[in-house]
Amino acid sequence: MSVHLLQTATSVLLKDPTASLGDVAKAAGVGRTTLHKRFPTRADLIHALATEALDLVDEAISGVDLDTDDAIEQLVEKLVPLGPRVEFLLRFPNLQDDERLSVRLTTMDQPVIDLISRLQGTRLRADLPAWWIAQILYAGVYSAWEGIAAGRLAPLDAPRLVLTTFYLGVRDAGATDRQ
Amino acid sequence: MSVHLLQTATSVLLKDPTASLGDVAKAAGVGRTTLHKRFPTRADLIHALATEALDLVDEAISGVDLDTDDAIEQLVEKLVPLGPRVEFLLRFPNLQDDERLSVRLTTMDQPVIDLISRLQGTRLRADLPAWWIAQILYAGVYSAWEGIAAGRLAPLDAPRLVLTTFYLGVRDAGATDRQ
DNA sequence: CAGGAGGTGAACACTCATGTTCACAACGGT
DNA sequence: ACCGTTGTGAACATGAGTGTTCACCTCCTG
Repeated sequence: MSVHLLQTATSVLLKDPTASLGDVAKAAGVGRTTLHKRFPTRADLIHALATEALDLVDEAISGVDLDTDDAIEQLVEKLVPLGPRVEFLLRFPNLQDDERLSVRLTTMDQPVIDLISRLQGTRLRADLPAWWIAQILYAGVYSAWEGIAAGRLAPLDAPRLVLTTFYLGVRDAGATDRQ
Repeated sequence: MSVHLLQTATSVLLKDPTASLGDVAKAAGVGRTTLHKRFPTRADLIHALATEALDLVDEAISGVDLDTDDAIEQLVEKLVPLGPRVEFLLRFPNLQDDERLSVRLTTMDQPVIDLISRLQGTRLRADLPAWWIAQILYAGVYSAWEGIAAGRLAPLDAPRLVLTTFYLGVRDAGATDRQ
């Protein structure tokens, strides 16, 4: 139930960062007093949401063997379902105000950057900055989650769509005109 | 100066959607009274920001000849500099509460979707949904703007980076292992 | 110089989210 | 049956953002 509370709070605050704690409590089907008992202040709640999201993403990344051939494939599989949590970390304002959160945020994707750097020259283009490739990867994952949330994309189709776009782009390889 | 006010307000409210009108006024180097005189309520200000952003994006899209070969290239060139305004439209919550804004938001990128649909089968892969290709395009533009804002990407490099990733993906075409 | 337009800070009343306390109900274990 | 735990609504004080008014200033124009 506590998990469900954090999940609901994440969704509510993402949809409207100015939502009152009363709104959050109501959405979670819980009394405002109870919410205050578990998270004394609004900052505490947001900190808890960020920490939980960081834990989940860390867990997803560390659950992937970064030395196998399909590391990126595994990563995408694991990240897509985290949808709102990733969104919270990427979009919620002023998360970097907290020292410890800031550190975790900046170091979180270092393993991913390293992985990409390692793959550049073999499976990945070496003429692009590693951080850019990581950004594009995250953007794809996030876009896929948006599509799922909007009902336009089947969850099981998401990883394939993200990966094929990520690796091959959108150009028709059989097209006669090249540029 | 009015333009600068709207631009500053956009940046401030994006960085912190809960920022007070006093903060906005101070950031814009203007008195809070003046701000209230021009935009009687907070909702009026946000509505004005959204409308201006919509105008700019509309202008960018309609300024591109969608029948030429390099329509997408032109589009990217024009959209990247709009950075924060696009971000505002994509990320600011509850914009769809306003009827007229909502309509403009949903119909804004229809020409782009149509363009993509037209190009599918010739220059663009036909095995991907048009809306997905549009999302990936926007994500690339937005990522580029983030890179520029973070100082990691030179503005003049942005369009090339977006387009090559968009069309070709990130796979090393010369790699020996295929999948 | 006179007067209007636009901008400003100060002050005010008002609303609302917030944080706190308290009394009460439901529940499980002893 | 007793008691600690957990959750709840009600009520309250507080603080901050908001919207408004007003007197004052500067600048530009007739």
